[in-house]
Amino acid sequence: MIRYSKQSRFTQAVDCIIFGFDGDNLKILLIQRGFEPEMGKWSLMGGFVEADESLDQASNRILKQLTGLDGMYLEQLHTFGNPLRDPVERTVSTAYFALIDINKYQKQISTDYHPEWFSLKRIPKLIFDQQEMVEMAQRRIRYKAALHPILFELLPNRFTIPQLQSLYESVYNTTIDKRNFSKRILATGLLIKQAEKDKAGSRRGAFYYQLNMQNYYAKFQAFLNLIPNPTNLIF
Amino acid sequence: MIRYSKQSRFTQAVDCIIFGFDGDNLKILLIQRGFEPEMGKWSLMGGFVEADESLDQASNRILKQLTGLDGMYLEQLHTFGNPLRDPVERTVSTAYFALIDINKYQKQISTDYHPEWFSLKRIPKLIFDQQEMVEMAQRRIRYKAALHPILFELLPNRFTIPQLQSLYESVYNTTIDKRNFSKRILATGLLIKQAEKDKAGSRRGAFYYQLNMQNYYAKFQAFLNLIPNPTNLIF
DNA sequence: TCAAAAGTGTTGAAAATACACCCATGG
DNA sequence: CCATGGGTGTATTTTCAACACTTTTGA
Repeated sequence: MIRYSKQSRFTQAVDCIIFGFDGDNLKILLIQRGFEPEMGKWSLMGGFVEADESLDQASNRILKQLTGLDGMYLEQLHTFGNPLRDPVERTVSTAYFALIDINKYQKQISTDYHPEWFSLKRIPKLIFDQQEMVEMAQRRIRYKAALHPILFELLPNRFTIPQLQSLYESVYNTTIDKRNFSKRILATGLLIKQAEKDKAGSRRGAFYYQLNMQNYYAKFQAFLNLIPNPTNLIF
Repeated sequence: MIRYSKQSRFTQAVDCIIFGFDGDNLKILLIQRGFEPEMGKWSLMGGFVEADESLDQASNRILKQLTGLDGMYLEQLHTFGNPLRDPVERTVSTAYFALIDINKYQKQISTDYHPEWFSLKRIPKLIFDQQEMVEMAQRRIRYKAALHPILFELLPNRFTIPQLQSLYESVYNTTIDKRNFSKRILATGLLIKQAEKDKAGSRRGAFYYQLNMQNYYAKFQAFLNLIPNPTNLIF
């Protein structure tokens, strides 16, 4: 036997929702689609899965193409298989979401795609079912970040607690008491205080912290209560 | 434009991990595969996605075929796309997990597949990458059930608190103090006490409960602490 | 009458929340 | 010297965990 007989075959795509944080807003990176259909419209970064690569490999390849970056946080989100989702021909698409340090991203890597960062509050109309993908990704990041320390992936190696708090407040569109936030985050044992301060945000300066990678890996899968009142949150 | 040119096309499958609870053990339903390759080997219930159906529709169709049941809890788990996972030809498979009331399942519906329930402690060798699918499904059910009331899907409409506790103990392979368990579960407001008792398990009998469907839908997505010490669990 | 499972309450510890003042510094 | 953001402590409330005895009833 060489192939399954009489089975339908579909093109297989991956689409990536790339998150970044600019200090004020959680954003995603969109491109202007370079081929028909819907050429010129805003779109997620995506592409077809090739014959010899896995879905994870395909999404990494596509992310490298757009951002020039390797090894970022990347997680499979969901597979979208509505028969009519792509008007050209039936295509199953597996959505991934990625978290990157927005400062590492170099726009010039991929000027041909005309990529732009969009705040999640103002996402333009997207092609196909990509709006649903973005909404699901946003729900997932909020869900996961309440329990696991994934948001550090959006910050540089060294960051300050006020920066981190601003990120959490942005993701959950809320405000958090800074005394309690600081206690909660430090209680995880994930942070190592540095000697230096970031003097950019204030005259006094805020101490830099770095991740304690050992604790990070050890505790990543456990439930950490990283935001206040998680039981009241509806995801 | 009619089709994308030069893109590879793959067969698309779905595989279902069907969970049931027999009062003592969490089990999954396996079949003896009816076609080559690996004919006669134990396998998940799966099949190819047809040209005009979505992935969700395909998994529902396949579950109906095997169990005779409709409308059970069904959730997309993960999509497996290693190029070599199926030796016949490249096939992308989206795994789903389903939770059913094992008593509603009628074996005679599908004698042609020779289905059998296997305790998760003793899963036979499975074809392709299905062992990985089962392990991921088990992690997922443990993860999700710690926060959301999904395990009720494994019980009949009316159930007793000792039955429910036994289910949680089985899923987490642990023992729970019955006073604390009872308090915790009743505090969710999800249960309505019935007048009748189940006399099967003891002379005294245990009161039946039913789900309060309004609270169930309202609170399903919130974080409920359904098991003790969730912060210590590693998923 | 007794074995076997059901059912229930309290107490101490730990965690979470609410809340306000001092510090450091560049301009 | 003062405006701005950084940093910290305590009291209260709530939640969680540990723990043991009584009830029911069929055999």
